[in-house]
Amino acid sequence: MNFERTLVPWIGRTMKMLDCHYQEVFKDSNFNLTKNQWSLLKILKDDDGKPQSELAFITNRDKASLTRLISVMEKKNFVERIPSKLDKRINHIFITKIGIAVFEETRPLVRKVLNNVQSGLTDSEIEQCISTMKKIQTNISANQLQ
Amino acid sequence: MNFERTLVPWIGRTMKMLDCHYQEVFKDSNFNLTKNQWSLLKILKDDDGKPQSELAFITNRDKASLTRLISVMEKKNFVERIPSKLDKRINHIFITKIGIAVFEETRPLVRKVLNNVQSGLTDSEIEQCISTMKKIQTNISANQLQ
DNA sequence: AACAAATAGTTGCACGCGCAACCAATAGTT
DNA sequence: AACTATTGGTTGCGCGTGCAACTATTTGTT
Repeated sequence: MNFERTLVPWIGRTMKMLDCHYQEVFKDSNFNLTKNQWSLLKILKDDDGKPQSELAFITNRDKASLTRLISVMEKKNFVERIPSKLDKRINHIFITKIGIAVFEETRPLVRKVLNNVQSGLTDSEIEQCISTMKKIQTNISANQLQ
Repeated sequence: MNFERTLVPWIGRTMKMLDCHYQEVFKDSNFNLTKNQWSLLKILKDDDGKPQSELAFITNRDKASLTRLISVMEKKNFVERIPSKLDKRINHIFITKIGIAVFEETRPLVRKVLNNVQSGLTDSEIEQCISTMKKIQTNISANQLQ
C-alpha cells in the first residue's frame, strides 16, 4: 500500500495543524478559552439546559470526558450545573452571562480563523470535501457495528 | 457565517471518529499499541537512529510530547534511546526487534482499517481531497508566520 | 580561556481523550 | 414491597498535547 495515496494521514496532519492554530489564536487572545470549550459554548448558546449525557452524545464524547470539560468551564464561570428536581441523577447545563459574553467576543476570532483556513477554496471544492468526509464517517460507523 | 458550509467541523468530527476507531482496533488486537506509537514505529522501521529533535520535527510534535511518546515506547521495549558519543546532549532513537515484529504484525490491521475507511471513494475523489488538505495546511502555515 | 548564546532533552502544568470501576437514583420485574 | 437492571455522573488510569521553565552540553564571541 502506498501511504501517499492514503487520505487518512493527510486529514490527521491537517487536523493537528488546525488544533495547534486554534490553541495559538485563543492563547494570544487572552480569553483563557480552548477550542473544545468554545464549541460547547456555541452549542449551549442556542440550546441550554440539556443533561450532560445528551451533550456527550451531541459532541461525540465519552461522558467522562464531558464531565471534565464541564468542570473546567464551571470553574471559569462559563456554565452552571443545575441538578434536576425530577430526577436527582441529572445535571442540567446552563450557559452563564459570562459564558455568553465570552462567546460573543471570541466569535469574530473564530470566524476569522475559519475564513483564513478556507481561503482560496472554491464552494464546490468545499462541498466535495464535506461529501468525502461524510462517506468516511459512514464507513467508520458501519465498521464499528461489526 | 453558516457553519454547515464550513469544512473545519467536518474534518474535526471525521478525525475524532478515526482516532476512536483506531484506538478500538488496536485495543481489540491485544497488541498494547496506540495509533501514535504505530506511526512512529512506521517511521523508525525505515529510518533508525535519528535524534529526538528530528523525530519531533518530522512528526510535527512538540519536543516534550516526543520525549513522552519515546518514554512510553521504551518501557514497552519497542524502541531504545542510545546517547550519542560525539554530542552528549543527543539521544539517537532505534527501533528494537520487538518493535519491528509488532509493527509487521499490526501492519495488516492498519491496512485493513485504511481500506475500510476509504471504501467507496474514487481515486480522483481522494486526490481532490488531499489537494484540499494541502491548501488548508498552506493557509495555516502562512497565518502562523504573521 | 572565560563568558554568553544556542541546542537537546526532561519535567511541571493545564487541558483533553476513552475505558473501566464505582455510587446514587430511577425504572422494571417478580 | 423487595430485588434487580439500567441510567447519569464522577473518579482513577494510561495516554497524548503544547507551553514554559529547567539542566546539561556544545558552540560562538570577546
